[in-house]
Amino acid sequence: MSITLKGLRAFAMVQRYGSFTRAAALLNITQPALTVQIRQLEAGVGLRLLERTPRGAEPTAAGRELARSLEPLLQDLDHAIASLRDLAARRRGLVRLAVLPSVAASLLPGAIARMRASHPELGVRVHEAVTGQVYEMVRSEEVDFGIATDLRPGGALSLEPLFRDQILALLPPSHALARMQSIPLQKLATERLLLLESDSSIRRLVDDAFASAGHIVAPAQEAVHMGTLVGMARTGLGIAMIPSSAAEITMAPELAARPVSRPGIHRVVSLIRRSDRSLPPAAEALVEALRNSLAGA
Amino acid sequence: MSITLKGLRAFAMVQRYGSFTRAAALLNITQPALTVQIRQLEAGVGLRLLERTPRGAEPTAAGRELARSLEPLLQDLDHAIASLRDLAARRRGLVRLAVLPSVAASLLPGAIARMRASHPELGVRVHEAVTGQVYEMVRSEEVDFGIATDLRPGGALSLEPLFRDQILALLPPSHALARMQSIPLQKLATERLLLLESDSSIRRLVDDAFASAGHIVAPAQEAVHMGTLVGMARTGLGIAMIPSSAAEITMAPELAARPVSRPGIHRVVSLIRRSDRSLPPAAEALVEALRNSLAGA
DNA sequence: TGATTGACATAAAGAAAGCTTATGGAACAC
DNA sequence: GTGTTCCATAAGCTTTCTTTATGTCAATCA
Repeated sequence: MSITLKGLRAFAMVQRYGSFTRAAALLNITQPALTVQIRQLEAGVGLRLLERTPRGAEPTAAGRELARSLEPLLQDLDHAIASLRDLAARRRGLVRLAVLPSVAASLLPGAIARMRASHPELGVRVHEAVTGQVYEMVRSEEVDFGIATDLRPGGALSLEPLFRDQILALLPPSHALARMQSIPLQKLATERLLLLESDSSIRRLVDDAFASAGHIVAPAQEAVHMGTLVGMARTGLGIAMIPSSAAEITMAPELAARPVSRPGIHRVVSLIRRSDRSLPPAAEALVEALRNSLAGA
Repeated sequence: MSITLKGLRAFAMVQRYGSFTRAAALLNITQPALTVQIRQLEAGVGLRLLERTPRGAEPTAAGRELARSLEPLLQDLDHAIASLRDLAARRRGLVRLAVLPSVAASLLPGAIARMRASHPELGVRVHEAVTGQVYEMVRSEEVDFGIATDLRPGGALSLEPLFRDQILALLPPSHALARMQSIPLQKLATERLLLLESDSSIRRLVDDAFASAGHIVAPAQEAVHMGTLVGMARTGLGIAMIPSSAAEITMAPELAARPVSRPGIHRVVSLIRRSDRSLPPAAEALVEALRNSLAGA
């Protein structure tokens, strides 16, 4: 005879309320069903646990002993289950993700705010990292998912494109090129360029684009932060090239932002996750928020 | 979706061994059955608890969290159940009983020894008491059962006759009456009698027998303990009247023991229990031992 | 005292779950 | 590429559970 959780809960209920009928009502089953449950539990332990009296039931010595150990046990179990359900309902949890600095500064804040609105209890831990690191952190499960450029890498990672980023040239409105709607790559090759340092994926993207067009890039200035580039551009040091997703653009409303053309410089920013892992509910919530942000919903 | 103990145990097993197949084998079910169990558990909490990998399964973050709280919980439960089964198997437990002093000194020791032989772990707590007290202690559940004379009392007590005790006259072999096989009551009325004090049920029994025959008893000596009466008889102070069940008889092999006749003096000694309570297993063991002792088995 | 009430037990039948066998698909190794 | 190892799925059967209907017993009330 097997001991079931249902049987134990039934016993706890009867022992607590001193009545089969009453306990059955509270358990939403009929009294005969409960009688059978208790009988099976008693058969399971090999003992009579409840004495049936003319006006109810009361525990035997063994029943009292069981109740004493059972009650905190059931409580702990219920607590553990409730706690898991909180995770499922996104009332609790932590999203860990690795994103490109540009995304961390632009797309992400809005998405987090959006997630907070519907799931205020969820925590977020953001790691800023360059593309290679993002992949590595996803692979090692240091983060639940990542956002980086599309590298189509080895390993069991799955990619889902989020948006297409294009590189913009940021230059003073007074600059001759500012009159064009978009600036051909070739025109930029001879300008004083303000570029990120070469370990960033954006710099590599720009370098590659120029290289493909037969140019070798010799930046007038390099910097680690895009904000620095914007500052430089504002003081007339040259033309800053930054991705359209970068929030730093808004830091310089007096500068003109023009897409690069012929060829345009693009990168696809994707959501990266291990294909053999499902997303925790909290992460799922943030991904939803990200997608909604991108859809403009 | 309901969460079952079986499902939780199944989860614990898979999480511990990292494999459905292996866990299923250990649980003595087939792998598909286990798959279904886990699926139902996951549906129950609303979360994926195990990631299925090409060569096994490993817990998700939620799964690890559950395992952490679940494992001690299952252990406690198993312990509690094992503990109850110990009670059922009579490997543990305490018998509380109230018995007449004469029974405590004669029948009981053998029965306890007999019980010890088969169930060495059981404890016994014996209360010696006169009949009225025995009934009261059974009624108030101070003891599991009692042994006393049959009073056919009120209340929800059930009686089961154990044996018939007869009153013996203990006298020196040289005494004239010692030549008779049994001694008529009337002959005793004029002898120097050694009787228990008047609050004992045996004394009352003797008094009643004499009274019914039209005699008034004037004992030569009274005593609280039967051993005292035996000692007095041995020194020739008179004829001691004690129940046949009394172990004290064996203390005086040199005295003659003769049943009283015309009429004989009997009492029925019964096992007394609440009819609305079942006996705990330990008590059951002692009752069995008692019955076996009486049956001479 | 006898009817009534309240409480648990039992029985039978229909509903629901659980298990097993058989089969499928994916990843990995050689 | 073939075989192996896992887990998932499907179908059919068995077992268990639950409900409805009824029984029994003891306490209560008239």
